[in-house]
Amino acid sequence: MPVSHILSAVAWPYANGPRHIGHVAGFGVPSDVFSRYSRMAGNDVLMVSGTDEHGTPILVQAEQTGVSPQALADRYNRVIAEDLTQLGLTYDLFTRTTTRNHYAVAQELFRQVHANGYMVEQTTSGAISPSTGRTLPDRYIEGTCPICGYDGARGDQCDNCGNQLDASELKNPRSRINGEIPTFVETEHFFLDLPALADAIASWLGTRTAWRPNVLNFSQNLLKDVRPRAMTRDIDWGIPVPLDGWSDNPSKRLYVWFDAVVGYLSASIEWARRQDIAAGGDGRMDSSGAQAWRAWWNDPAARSYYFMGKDNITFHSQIWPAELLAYGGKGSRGGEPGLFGELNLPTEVVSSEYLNVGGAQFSTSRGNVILVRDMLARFQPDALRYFIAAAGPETSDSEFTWPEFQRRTNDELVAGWGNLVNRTATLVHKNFGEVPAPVEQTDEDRALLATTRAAFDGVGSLLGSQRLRAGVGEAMRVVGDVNRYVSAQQPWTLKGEENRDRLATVLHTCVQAVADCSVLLSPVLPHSSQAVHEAFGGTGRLAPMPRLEEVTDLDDDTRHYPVITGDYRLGTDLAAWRSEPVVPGTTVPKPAPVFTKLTDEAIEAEVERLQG
RNA sequence: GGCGGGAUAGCUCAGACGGUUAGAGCGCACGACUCAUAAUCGUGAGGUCGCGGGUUCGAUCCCCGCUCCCGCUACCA
Repeated sequence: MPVSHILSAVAWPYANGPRHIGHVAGFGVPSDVFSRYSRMAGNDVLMVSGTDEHGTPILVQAEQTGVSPQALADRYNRVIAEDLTQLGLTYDLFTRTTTRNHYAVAQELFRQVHANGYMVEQTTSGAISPSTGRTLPDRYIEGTCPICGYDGARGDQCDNCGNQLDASELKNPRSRINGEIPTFVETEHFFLDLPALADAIASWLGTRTAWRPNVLNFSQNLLKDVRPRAMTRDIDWGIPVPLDGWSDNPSKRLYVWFDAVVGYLSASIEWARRQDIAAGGDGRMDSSGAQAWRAWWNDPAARSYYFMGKDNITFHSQIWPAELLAYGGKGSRGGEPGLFGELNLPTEVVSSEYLNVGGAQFSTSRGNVILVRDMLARFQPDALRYFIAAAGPETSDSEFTWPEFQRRTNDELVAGWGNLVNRTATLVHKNFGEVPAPVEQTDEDRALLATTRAAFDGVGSLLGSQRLRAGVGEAMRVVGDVNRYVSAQQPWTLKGEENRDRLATVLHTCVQAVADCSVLLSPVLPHSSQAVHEAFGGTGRLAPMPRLEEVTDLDDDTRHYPVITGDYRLGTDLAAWRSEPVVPGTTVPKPAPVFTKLTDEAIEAEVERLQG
């Protein structure tokens, strides 16, 4: 199989608090299962992400809690990175938007887009906080609704009558942050000239056929009404605008649309620079040894998959492609690519729907929330991964309930898969103490192994096309086949010397089938697949794990932060996506259960916590 | 308001380019087995595929209308 370069671009969680399981259901688990499978299938995967740390919400929250925005972002960056590491998400690099490297990359993009003529300066009227001079986003303004008279209406919408509002229509407008009356002033900003890029976007979208239909339809619809979009804001917490007269203006910063999404590229570059340093290079952005990222961004044969929740489709199917096209001079105004060359557009935008709980969206403010961190403190990471992969919001919203989580875990993971592992290992341990060599295989034996071998193609093509629910279902069907085989062959009845050969053959077949299932499930269940591998005497890594590493900013040695990274090399740290023959003679010790069964008490406690 | 999605067994969800008896898992009933974390295997019961029209030889799947739920509508997946 030819090696392909696959960029796995994962949405950037906002660092204003710990993340809940809906977040990791949307971008984390799906992207990791896809990336793990793609690596096992022999592709060269680069999986990048990080925390998104600029913008008004963090700034406001920092002021309310009396810390600097950077300190607040530092706190939650670490919390989020720890959670994602513990979940086993195999980022090649999980970084953040406050690195000097990211600033430099975003500014390089901005400069070139501006030079190519796609960044147009316009004067707009916006709400400003008189005391700080910052942009006051509509939803931070409240007042009396001009339609229904409700006094708690927000600047973007009235919660009472549901009508969309314009902040300037509100009567008695006031800031929700400090109560002061906002002023509406004229302010200069740069707008990305989307109309000049619309044709280029449309013809690119026209070549996209494999996307989930709702994502493609939605994206094409967006093109019916394209207007220039603001790419700068009046705020001091963000990336300076890299132009004369702007860069030293402390109140003008790049907007999130030209900040967080650029992270996919800047993280790839940071990864390459760190690779260069590890290999003895100086790690400068322009060093010849730090260009490894280009294999994923400049080579048209490379593929890129962007994972996110549905509210982010616009970002990834329109804005980011528009920026890439503008950077490459591919719009109606022409232009030339900058330092980074011609950059690849997304191959696929993989959008998840929402995971709901209690029939409603997660809501931190209403207490309707289950944090990743709390979940991992009390349950196995693979139990959460399994639930998300098997029952997550892949093509429509789906529901998380504690009883269903208990059932999925106890009936499917513990009773279905875990018990198969345990009964097989026990039979082998008691009867041979090691993996027996087969003697004479029957049609039933061969049929079972043909089934597990065939599953690599079936499950693989599903995981490779991001159809996790179907992929997991297919793998679990194979687990069911193996359980049926064990029940039909009844190895526990094969007693005495005259049945010894048959017993050895049956158990060898079982061990092989279990090993195959373990590999098939390892993208979804990496922690337990590794445990299964070791339970049957396997050595080395079947499924690699990410690690949290403390690093120093590449361009500012006073700054330090944690990143997620790891070694996921096929063959040494990672099993290949195929049936690997088990080795007769390998010692099989007395097994211990791989999965923990969830008690009613534990589940009831969670239900109370959620309601409490 | 605009755009979009959903409504299928008690529960969670598949699915059909329109065509004989609509599927899975769980739950439930009964049976088998006992190696295994009271796990496993088999059999069975259970649905007017949201409501009302239309097109068609034939619709749950297409069209129109309606009801209910949900999302997006320029920055909390």
